[in-house]
Amino acid sequence: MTNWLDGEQQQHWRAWIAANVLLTDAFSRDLQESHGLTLADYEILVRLSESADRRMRMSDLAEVTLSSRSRLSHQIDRMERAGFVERVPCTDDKRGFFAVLTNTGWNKLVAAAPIHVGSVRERIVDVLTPEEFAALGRASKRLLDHMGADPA
Amino acid sequence: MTNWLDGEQQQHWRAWIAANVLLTDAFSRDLQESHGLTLADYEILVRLSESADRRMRMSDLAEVTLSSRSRLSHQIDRMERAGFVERVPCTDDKRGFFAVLTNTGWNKLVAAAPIHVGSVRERIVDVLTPEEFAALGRASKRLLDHMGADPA
DNA sequence: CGTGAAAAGTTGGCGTTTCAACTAACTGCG
DNA sequence: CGCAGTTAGTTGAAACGCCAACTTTTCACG
Repeated sequence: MTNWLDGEQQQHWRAWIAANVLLTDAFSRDLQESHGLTLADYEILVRLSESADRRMRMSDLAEVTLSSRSRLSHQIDRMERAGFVERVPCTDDKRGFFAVLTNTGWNKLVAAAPIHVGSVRERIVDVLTPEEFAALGRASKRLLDHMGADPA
Repeated sequence: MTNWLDGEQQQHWRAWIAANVLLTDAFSRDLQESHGLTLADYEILVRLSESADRRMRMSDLAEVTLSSRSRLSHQIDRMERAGFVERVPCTDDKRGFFAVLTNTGWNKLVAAAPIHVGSVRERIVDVLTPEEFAALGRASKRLLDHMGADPA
């Protein structure tokens, strides 16, 4: 006997899904229209820019961006073609590669970041009260913990 | 001068994103492994099953599933091939089509729903306190309202 | 040492999504 | 009526993601 969601739970649930989809689409569109970047591109630029020497091992990068190795590999192909990153062999581990942010990539990020932060504020942070926003974050955190996800 | 997010806001923000991605992946995987359905397939089955005569106009279905018309058209192609839905021309408006749930589709939904509800409970509803879950729902609702999204 | 298992990363095929272009039918209005 | 503009829906190509198979290198351990 299945324990269905009641009406109210269902509303919350559907609101959560819809918000996820529509907000993600909106951020994606904002970045695409202003700088021709996908959200995935942007995420990579951010992570590399925050790393020592602006570089990260492919596996680590895949992990923090919640991407499969394969997906990341294709993604880096594209970004390398676009001139935003370079692949540099790792001398310690001959299997490995670093993805390294180029100056072009850095400049792209510097240009795109204000737009992105602007849309995050406009669509989420400034829409909710600080309390509501914090509640959203904490609830998300708890769901992650329950799944055994690392706090990256 | 960009108004960046502070450290705590950033944590909330990243938790939100990570939870979206990981939870969506998890629901998707659960459905895929148990019944070979994608989340998109499931969503369509649900919406049609809730509609009068188990049918909906393509446009309306696209709207409630937050999908583009093109995407839905391809999606229904696949589901029609799988035998879950049929396209039926609309006599009132000769441009239009109904997507109609078949018995096969209905049975598939009946089989899959308990699994899906189970994973939603297990990963979200039962993980949070009722208060936390409600807060998540309400915050999502407010974000939707602010974007001018209909409460479907 | 050497060998079998595991890790890093890539590749190719295939399914899905996006985007722009397209057809066909409806609507409003002079 | 007749035609301009909109709406319903589809299509095909290109971009993206997923999966399983593969190569190369490293690690564990007898």
